Amino acid sequence: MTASARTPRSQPADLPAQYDPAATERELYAQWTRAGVFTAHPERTTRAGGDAEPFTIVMPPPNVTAILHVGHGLNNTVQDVLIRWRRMAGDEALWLPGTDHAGIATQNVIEKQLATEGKTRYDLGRDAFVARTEEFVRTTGGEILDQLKAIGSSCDWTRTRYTLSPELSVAVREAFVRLYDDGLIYRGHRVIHWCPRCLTSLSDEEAEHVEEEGKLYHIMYSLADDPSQGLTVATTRPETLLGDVAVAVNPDDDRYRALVGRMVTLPVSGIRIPIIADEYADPAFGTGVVKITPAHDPNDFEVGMRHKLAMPVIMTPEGTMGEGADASGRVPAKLRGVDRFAARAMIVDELRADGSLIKVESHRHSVRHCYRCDTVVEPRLSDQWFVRMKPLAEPALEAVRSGRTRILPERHEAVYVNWLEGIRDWNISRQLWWGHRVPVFYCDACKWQGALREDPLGCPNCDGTVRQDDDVLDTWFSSWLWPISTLGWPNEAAADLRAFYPGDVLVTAPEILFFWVARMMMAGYRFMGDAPFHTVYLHGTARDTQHRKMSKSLGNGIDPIDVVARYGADALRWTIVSGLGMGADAIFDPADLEKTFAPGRNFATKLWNIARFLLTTAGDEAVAPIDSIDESRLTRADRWILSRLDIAIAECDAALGPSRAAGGRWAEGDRRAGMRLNEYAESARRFVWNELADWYVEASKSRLQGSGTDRDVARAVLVHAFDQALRLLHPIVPFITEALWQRLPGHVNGEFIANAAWPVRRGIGDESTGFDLVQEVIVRIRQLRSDFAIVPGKAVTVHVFRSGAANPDNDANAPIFDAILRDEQATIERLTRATLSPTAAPAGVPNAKVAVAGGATLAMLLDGAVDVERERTKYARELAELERQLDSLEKRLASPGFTGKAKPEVVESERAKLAQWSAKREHLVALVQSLGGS
RNA sequence: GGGCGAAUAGCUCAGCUGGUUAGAGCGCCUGUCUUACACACAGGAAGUCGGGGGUUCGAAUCCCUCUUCGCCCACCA
Repeated sequence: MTASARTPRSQPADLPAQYDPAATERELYAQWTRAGVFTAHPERTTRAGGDAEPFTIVMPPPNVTAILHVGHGLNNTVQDVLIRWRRMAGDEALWLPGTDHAGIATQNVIEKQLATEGKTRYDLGRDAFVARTEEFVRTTGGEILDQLKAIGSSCDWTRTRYTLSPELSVAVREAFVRLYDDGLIYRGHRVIHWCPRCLTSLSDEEAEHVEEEGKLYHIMYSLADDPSQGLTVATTRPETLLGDVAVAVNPDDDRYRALVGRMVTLPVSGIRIPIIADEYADPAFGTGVVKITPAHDPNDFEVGMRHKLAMPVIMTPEGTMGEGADASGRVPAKLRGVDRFAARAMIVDELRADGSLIKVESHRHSVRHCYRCDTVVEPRLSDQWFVRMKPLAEPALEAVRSGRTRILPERHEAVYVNWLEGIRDWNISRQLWWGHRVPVFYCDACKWQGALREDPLGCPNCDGTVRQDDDVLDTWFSSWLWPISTLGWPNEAAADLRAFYPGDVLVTAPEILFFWVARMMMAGYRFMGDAPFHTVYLHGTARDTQHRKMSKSLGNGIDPIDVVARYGADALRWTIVSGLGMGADAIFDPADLEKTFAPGRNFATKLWNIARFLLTTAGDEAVAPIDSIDESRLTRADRWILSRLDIAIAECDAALGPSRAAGGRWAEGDRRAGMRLNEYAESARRFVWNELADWYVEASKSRLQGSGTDRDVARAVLVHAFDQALRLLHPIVPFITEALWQRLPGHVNGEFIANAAWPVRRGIGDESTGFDLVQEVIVRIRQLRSDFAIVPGKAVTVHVFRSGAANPDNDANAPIFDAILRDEQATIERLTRATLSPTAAPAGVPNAKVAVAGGATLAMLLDGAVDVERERTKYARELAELERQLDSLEKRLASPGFTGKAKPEVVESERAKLAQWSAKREHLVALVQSLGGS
């Protein structure tokens, strides 16, 4: 970075020419923490007799082993914007942070460590493995929370929680015991998704569909009593034929009716199995004959149940061919211990060799993969713990239907409803070691079994020895309690729970709508009788420019900490927020950080320089409060910028939307209002950059550099407008706004913008001052200069006259235009480096460069001759275009369909436009004529 | 197989219930160190709003259809 070559006339001692985020951010964060700005106080909430509305966001807890990636940055920036906004708006804001023990994910991390040492978890044993994992988590875990501080997250760190902490484990156990006692948790024997690598069962949600090009093998099963005949079955997993206990045909299928009850010989193993009739067989699919493998396919399991068939398991947990006690003799010796996919190849070879393989078709189908390690999941018969979901789903459905809770973007509500309506029971047991152990105890002596809140000393029934269930609970079984457990549940008297539950907004990605959001809704109702939040905001995914999800394996990620180091946290946040359309994915270019994050840095620099101007030119002595200024002393520019400020505030408020539902239910009109962070960012940016900096500062320079009361008024307006702008921007760019706000004239030591009041409209100033005409005149003159390549330093004279052809009745701007020429001449001249010369009538037009502004003609007389021909053509073309547009406007206004149906204000604005355009046409006509045209 | 979303300037995207001459940032072109800011300022070029139909006084916006991407859900072997 190069320092400016120029030296400012004076420079505030502590405001360097360049903003240095690295030197500022850490110290500001420490100040906030020391002052307890982020600490929530339950006693201040209305629910505890205070006068502040509570506003609660619980952070989606990152995995305890995670390191910060852009997805986290996105997710937490959104939450921080919302919580900072509400904190400033006067709510008692709580943003509760924490981490998730992340059962499978964390266990995988430790197992990988062990693998590098040549060990498995079984070498350590359960207790040692858990101890090692705990140690790992204690020493290196939770690092991500410190990284969140670096991006400015204003969490209440005094309330940091962890899903596997003793407190939250109490909640998990309580929830389990209650559901168990209520009969909603049960032991089920059925086919579940099994990951042969993680060696655990998975829930339906954890087994992800992946479309794959597979093969459909058609295999002949010959009749046992007549090997010359047989049935052809089709399967995508030939290795499972070792577990076949029947082949099924549809009872109405005439082709096979006669064969039902006869036996076929299973290839490879030579076992004889029956032909049965079952509705499940679809005559239209394949050959209409389906092999039945009850232990390795959920549908076949159902058939097996109906027909009371044997259910031999023919694979080991590791996914190699092998068998349990119930399957003796099914797996030939040469296949035992062979991996399932190798076994598939061997079996196919054998079938081909003996002629049973009729044909092989390519077949596109989806295969389930483990969501943690991507291994192909094996359906497997086993005993697992399930939660009966139907009764829990009802209130969660009703909450969204009734408007108690809304989901944004709204389209996800249908997805949510659809899933809950068809909800299936939740497999919550995992054959892992890392997690909350299933609190079910068994007495082998008296066969007692029960779920207990405390570990028992002996069997409650016979006092014999009890053993605890070996399984642990699905990670999400602790996550679904997060909004209540973190606040103190099951202690319903806990101050936090009473003050901050129900919470307000949940910010997360759509991927975990089912994993987490829907289940939190269910737990909220089941255990607290109310939804945990009124708004679910689902943001998009962080992707690269090819729209690929950012991921470690693709190497297309962006390290937020790196961005903070290079550009500052504010730049990171600005880029995230300003590009965050409702529900749309966020695209970042990992190959060009400069392009991606420079706009945020540049914006911060702009703010910095406005402050430098303010402090150098306007000084840092105290200013009069804006409310104490006599409105009659406000200039046209003052009133304009104050009205623009009110508009910016209104736009920001509208974009952020209502913070909560009036009356506790989202009305139709509000249901999809707000949460448009990109629009909020744009409104605030436009105000501070395009209005305050580009126009107000420029137009007020001479007043600010002068002296006396006019300077005082200008200072008061500037400081007020900038102060309010900083407040509007603080939730997005917290660091630089805090740094600058604390330097504003009149700042009281110890006060933070982080809990300064959110701006409200004051109604000072007004739009109709004619400042827009001042702007138009300035822009037009600048265009003339640029058009005609007049060197920037050269002074020129601009003659201003009202065209003789103009009809004053049409020209609504006429009086105000005369006034601004009188009042704003100095400003216009300074910003255009031109001298204005009001003229009564057209003069010397052929030798001038001309423009039309606000119903008058501006003519820049020039020393050299103007290319009249070119000028005339140009304005004639402009006139023709205007005529065309006027024509269609007139037609529209004449149409009864328009005047009858359109809203009155629309008709009114179109009429005003017509008047304006007509006036402009008059001027253009006169202009073209004076240039010698017709 | 079912459902949903997207397609607007070279790039990333706004444009919310149909109603200014379709906008922003970046990039591009021209000029400028104009005493807050070259991470800036001034001016400019650039879009048949994916294609085709339709509804309407009026369509980027609503309807139908096609194309191309993407996402979610699903027990058809």
